[in-house]
Amino acid sequence: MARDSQDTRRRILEAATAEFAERGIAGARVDRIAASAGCNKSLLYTYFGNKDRLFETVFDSLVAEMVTAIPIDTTDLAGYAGRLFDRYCTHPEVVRLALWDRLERDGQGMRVAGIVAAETAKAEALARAQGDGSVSALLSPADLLAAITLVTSLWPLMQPHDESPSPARLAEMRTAVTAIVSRLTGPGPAH
Amino acid sequence: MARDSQDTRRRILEAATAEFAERGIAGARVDRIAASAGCNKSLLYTYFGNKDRLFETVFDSLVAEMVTAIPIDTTDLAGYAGRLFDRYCTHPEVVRLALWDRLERDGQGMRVAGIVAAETAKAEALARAQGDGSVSALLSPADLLAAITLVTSLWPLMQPHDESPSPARLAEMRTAVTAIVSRLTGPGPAH
DNA sequence: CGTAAGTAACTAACCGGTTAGGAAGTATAA
DNA sequence: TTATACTTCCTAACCGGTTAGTTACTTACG
Repeated sequence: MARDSQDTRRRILEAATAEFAERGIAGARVDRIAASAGCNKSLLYTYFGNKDRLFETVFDSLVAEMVTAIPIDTTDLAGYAGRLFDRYCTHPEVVRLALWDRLERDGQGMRVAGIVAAETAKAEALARAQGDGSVSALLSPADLLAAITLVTSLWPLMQPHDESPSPARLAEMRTAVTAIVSRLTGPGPAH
Repeated sequence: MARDSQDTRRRILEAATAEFAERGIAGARVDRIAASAGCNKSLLYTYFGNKDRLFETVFDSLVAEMVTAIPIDTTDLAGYAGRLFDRYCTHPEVVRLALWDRLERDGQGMRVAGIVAAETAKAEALARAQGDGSVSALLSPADLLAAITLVTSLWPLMQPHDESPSPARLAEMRTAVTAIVSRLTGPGPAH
């Protein structure tokens, strides 16, 4: 077996991501992560300090990437929502990690400077779009962003059977999500 | 100390609710529940079997009550959403328990017959309201119900600082939630 | 007394974290 | 080239505290 500390770190992070996403911090087992990464448990401590710091590392790298992966498009927010939904569907670990973070660490992970800055920038873009009238001002920019995030990331959570929906069902869900965002951002009702 | 097994059961359930809501199943400590209930740990086993069955009992009684507490009013869905929001705000343990259930038990607790039946009934009421045109058919009945539940229960989760929002902030959030539901259920955009 | 309610003490397994040291590679110097 | 010293990467074994669950026993009440 080749000795490569960088690769070992990567394997540990990969194993930790899966374990934490499935079981959370309290439910995760350090021995299981080490076994799954194919290395000794103590390496996990030399490289990442302890269980909590390992979770932090996993969380920061994954969620930071997610939050910047898809640029906001204020000229087509329904399309933006659809792309967000797609990404959350193909990366369900990220959603689960964010939920664990909220429940077990009071959302500490979401209060990192990078994430806050990215969200602020998106809210400002929404504010500009509302200013020129291309997006409904029904909600404040922050609330509209919250609504889009809520619906796109947690919609699958509301469905009765969570596990591996069929492509057809997935398309249905996507349609519902984009319809919701379209209605929230489009012009108001006729009267 | 008076000997009252019914009251002891109640105290255990109360303590278990708080402990499970805060820490989840894996994070909850049986000793802490017993101490908080002011009784011996073994009583918890004689009355409820084991840790998991205790969670089930807590979950079933709490969520079943929540799901039937507020009758749906298809003539004023925004008002209905507001009342749901109020109740979720005054009973945050229920929301947290439902999230723990989703993450740690794959949503097993939500698949109880009573809950499923109540949700089906609500969806049917929505279908009727859509049939007579009083509610927008933008979303399917099930999706509309999911959207209302999602927004009313998890909206506070999307806010930056979770802990004890001021009454003013709470009112703002309530306004946003009812505005969303109103827009989703009201007539479509002007053209 | 007899039974239901309650307790203290215990156990076996688990789990996060540590430690002492070994194996493999690299630089140095004779 | 080769012996030596040193560094990096890694491991097996261990440790102390914790935790779910049990058991033998005591207490209060009808």
